[in-house]
Amino acid sequence: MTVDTLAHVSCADCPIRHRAVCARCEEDELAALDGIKYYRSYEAGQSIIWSGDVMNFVGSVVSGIATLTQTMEDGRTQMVGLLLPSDFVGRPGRSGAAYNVVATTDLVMCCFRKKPFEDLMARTPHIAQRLLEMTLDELDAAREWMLVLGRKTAREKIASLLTIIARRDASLTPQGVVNTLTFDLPLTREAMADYLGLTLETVSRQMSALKKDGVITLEGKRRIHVPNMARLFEEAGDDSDGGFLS
Amino acid sequence: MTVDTLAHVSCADCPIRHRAVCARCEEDELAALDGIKYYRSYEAGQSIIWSGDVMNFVGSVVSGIATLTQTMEDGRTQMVGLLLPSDFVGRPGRSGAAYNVVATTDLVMCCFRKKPFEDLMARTPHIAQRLLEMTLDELDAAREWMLVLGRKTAREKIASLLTIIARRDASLTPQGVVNTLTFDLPLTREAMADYLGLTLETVSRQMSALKKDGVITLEGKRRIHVPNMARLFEEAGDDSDGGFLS
DNA sequence: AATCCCATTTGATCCAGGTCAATTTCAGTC
DNA sequence: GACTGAAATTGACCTGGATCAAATGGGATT
Repeated sequence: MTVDTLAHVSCADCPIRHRAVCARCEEDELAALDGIKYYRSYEAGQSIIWSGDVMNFVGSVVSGIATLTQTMEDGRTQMVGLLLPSDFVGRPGRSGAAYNVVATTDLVMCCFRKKPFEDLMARTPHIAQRLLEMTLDELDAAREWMLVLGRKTAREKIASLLTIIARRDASLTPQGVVNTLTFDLPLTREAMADYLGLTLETVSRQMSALKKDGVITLEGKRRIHVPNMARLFEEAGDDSDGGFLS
Repeated sequence: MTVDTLAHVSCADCPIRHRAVCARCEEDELAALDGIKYYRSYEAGQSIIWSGDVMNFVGSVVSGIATLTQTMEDGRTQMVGLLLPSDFVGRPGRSGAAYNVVATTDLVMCCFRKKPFEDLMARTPHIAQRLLEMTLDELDAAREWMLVLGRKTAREKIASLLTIIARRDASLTPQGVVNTLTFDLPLTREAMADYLGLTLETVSRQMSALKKDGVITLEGKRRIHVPNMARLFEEAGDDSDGGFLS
């Protein structure tokens, strides 16, 4: 494969269909670029980018999870994004980061220094277009989340978060159309609270309430079973399942 | 000027410095494109794009204001963005819109049909890069707003909104560094509420409170005077003024 | 198996902002 | 200058989620 195909739009034979770029294929295609790309490893809890840092690289997550958070001086924090394998961070041509990026698990990123990456983009317009697509997807997701933060009740917020994780998880291990699903919740109650603009106590209470009402069942603390996805979407107040069901 | 320079990054002699692309210069540069671009006019209150619509065009606002809103079936709405002159809407290569776009004033847009625009992007990579820059700016703004929606108090939310409008207004009519400012608020209380995830009553109460505390004064309903911008930034809970002061 | 350390759950109380309802203000319009 | 209707203000009350505090659970270490 050549550099020109880095930015292919779909990746039919890859199980990671929901991501904008399939990390595995990307790996293959970027093999042509040895010497330009390099790898960085982070431990769980380690800060990757601190708000205001100069961003002299662009990176794609290979494995692990990182969170994007905004913080106020008094400690209030809001998670504004989740970075999963194949997601990009960094901004070619911009010097100050607007938020913190922290690894929540051990994490490996595939990086490019700013200048080589810019050259690469100039040479292969497909890459810039692919990045534009991905960024527009993220913008849509951010705007959808604004509705969650601004207008939904605590219970709806929890249900919304669960549908997002479930959807993502289901597309990672596709098994046709299912109305029942079991998945891991890779977040602490506190992280969920930071994502949803709630306190961890409220998150815990609402999780208990959803359990009591039979919307979910818990196996251990982190493993969630949803007997009826349609019910969960309903609880989330979504007007559609985003094509998940049927 | 040539098409190649459409995507110039800065526009030193243009008063509209805060926008990603200067509408005026863009107009000039796009003059070379007559026959590809065309104009659309909308009346105040008219819907430009309805959630789910096929987006077969890309458009830049020439004059007027439009809002992007998300809606739930029960009527709860959240404004997720504001379109001002020079802002882009539409998504080359994507068919379903994620939200509603409604003109709040009479509005004129400069549009491109999807296909010619894609061709244009392919021919002139600068345009794709410029759009990427703009989209990343919007993503940053959306993420900043998520902190406002998720973690700020009603008073801080109002102050944050005023800060944004004031900043935008100040850059439209630059007058050096000022610590005092008067500007129009182009939104009803209800629109402010939809933006901030509050009710219009709470907006009204907090406006009154800010007035009583001397943070702002009102001339009529819509004209706002801020005697001390530093104080307003403080009320917004922002850790910085974003380079507005000093 | 006992200990320690967190994450989580649960309870009790409080309060910011929502809800419902009644005025007031003001830009048009005749 | 009086009339009208939409926008805005203000008041009274209620409630969802925050806050403060205590108890429980479960995984790692020894």
